[in-house]
Amino acid sequence: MHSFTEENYLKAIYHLSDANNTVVSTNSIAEVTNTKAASVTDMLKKLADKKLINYIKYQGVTLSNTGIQAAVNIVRKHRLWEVFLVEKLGFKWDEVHDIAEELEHINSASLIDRLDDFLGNPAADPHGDPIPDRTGTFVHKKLVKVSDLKEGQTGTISGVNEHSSLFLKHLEKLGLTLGTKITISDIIEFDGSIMLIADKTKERTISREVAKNILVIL
Amino acid sequence: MHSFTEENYLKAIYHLSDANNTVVSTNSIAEVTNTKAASVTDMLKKLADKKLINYIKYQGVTLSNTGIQAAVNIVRKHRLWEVFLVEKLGFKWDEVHDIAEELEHINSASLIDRLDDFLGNPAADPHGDPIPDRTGTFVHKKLVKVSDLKEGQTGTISGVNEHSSLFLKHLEKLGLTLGTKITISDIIEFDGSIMLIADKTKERTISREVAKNILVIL
DNA sequence: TTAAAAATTTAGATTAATCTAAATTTTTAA
DNA sequence: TTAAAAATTTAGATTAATCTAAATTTTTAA
Repeated sequence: MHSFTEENYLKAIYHLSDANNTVVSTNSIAEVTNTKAASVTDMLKKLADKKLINYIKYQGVTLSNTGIQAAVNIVRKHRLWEVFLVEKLGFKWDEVHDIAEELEHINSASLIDRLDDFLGNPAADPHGDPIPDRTGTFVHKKLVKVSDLKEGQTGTISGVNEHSSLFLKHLEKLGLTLGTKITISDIIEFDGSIMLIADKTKERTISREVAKNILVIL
Repeated sequence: MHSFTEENYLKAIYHLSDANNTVVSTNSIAEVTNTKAASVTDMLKKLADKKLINYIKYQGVTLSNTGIQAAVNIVRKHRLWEVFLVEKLGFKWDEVHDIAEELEHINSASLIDRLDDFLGNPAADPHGDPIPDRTGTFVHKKLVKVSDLKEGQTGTISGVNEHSSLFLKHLEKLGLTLGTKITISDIIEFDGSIMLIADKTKERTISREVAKNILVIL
């Protein structure tokens, strides 16, 4: 098995490559792992030796097939634990990230498979992010940013692009949580703010910045 | 917070001192932590600096009040997770130790308090060991070894002194699980083996060694 | 096309946890 | 009471992960 630290690097590379396995830079990894570039270089050598990444000096890094597998498994664990925390223990969707960050490193395949069943094999975590199954297969729903909708268009909130507690609490306050049906009533020309009707009754105005981070299914 | 390693030493010292805070030797700690005595000495110095233990060179070690608190909290977490694994995820009582060994280091007070409530504030783990409440208070039931019972005496199995999978599976096979009511029908003079009736109907014979590790409430 | 800036790597150190072998202290048993 | 055995500690090394400062490579922008 891999160390906690190795797992965190794999996860960082996975997320930075945007699930597309695009090339990731040393500096970007340093930023999300809260380390310095020099430390990242050391670790990249180690991960390359273990064949978890494809690494060419000065040219950035991609995950190998084994690396992707490992990363997806960590993501699976993280998201299942988030579902557990919200559905079973009653945490709010903005409170679970840090705890799941620890739980995702617990090492037991049977634990995770049983947890998956216990939770009813959920398709998505509390933020709408898809949960891969035990083989690592994702079902990606086609999601659109609210900022890309036109006046009159309708959608159901199904995900977010920003996971900070601050942002999630804001959405909560506005009643714009997962499953909410919205219709765009107006797009303000001045600054791109968007007026919408949530659940057919609630009028809300959100900034373009907020709109960019809310995802709907059409 | 303390590192995983520090937590494991505190837990080891706690268990070795038999919950009585008796003096614990360097070698005994080395044995249960799978390290060498020299490594233990190094760590003891560190824990003493942090005021988690009372340590006199060559004289062994006891936990300080802070150390006891920390150790009891780890025990609480371990046992609550074991209940979760058995009650909610359907693991057998002999399968949960290693996973709980990892989960006990997850660091979130609100997680554990919520888990406690979710599980219905259980008084004991799947092996009958008492679970301290959030203040660290234990309710110790008065338990007696089956090997200390006399012919004709009756009791309810409420704990075990041995947690190995091998032993627990053996008890399972014999039907001698927690909650089973037993009556001693005969004590064999030759080797101290004990014959008993479980749940009023099942005749069983167990070795003295097995009997020593089964605990009953009278 | 090339000099300056930015990104990355290397060199050499540090910290936590561990080890072996040698030294020291305590315990045991004659 | 004391020599041998057992337990413990010290000294000096090692591994994983990190760091700063210097060196190298790549990218950018005139």
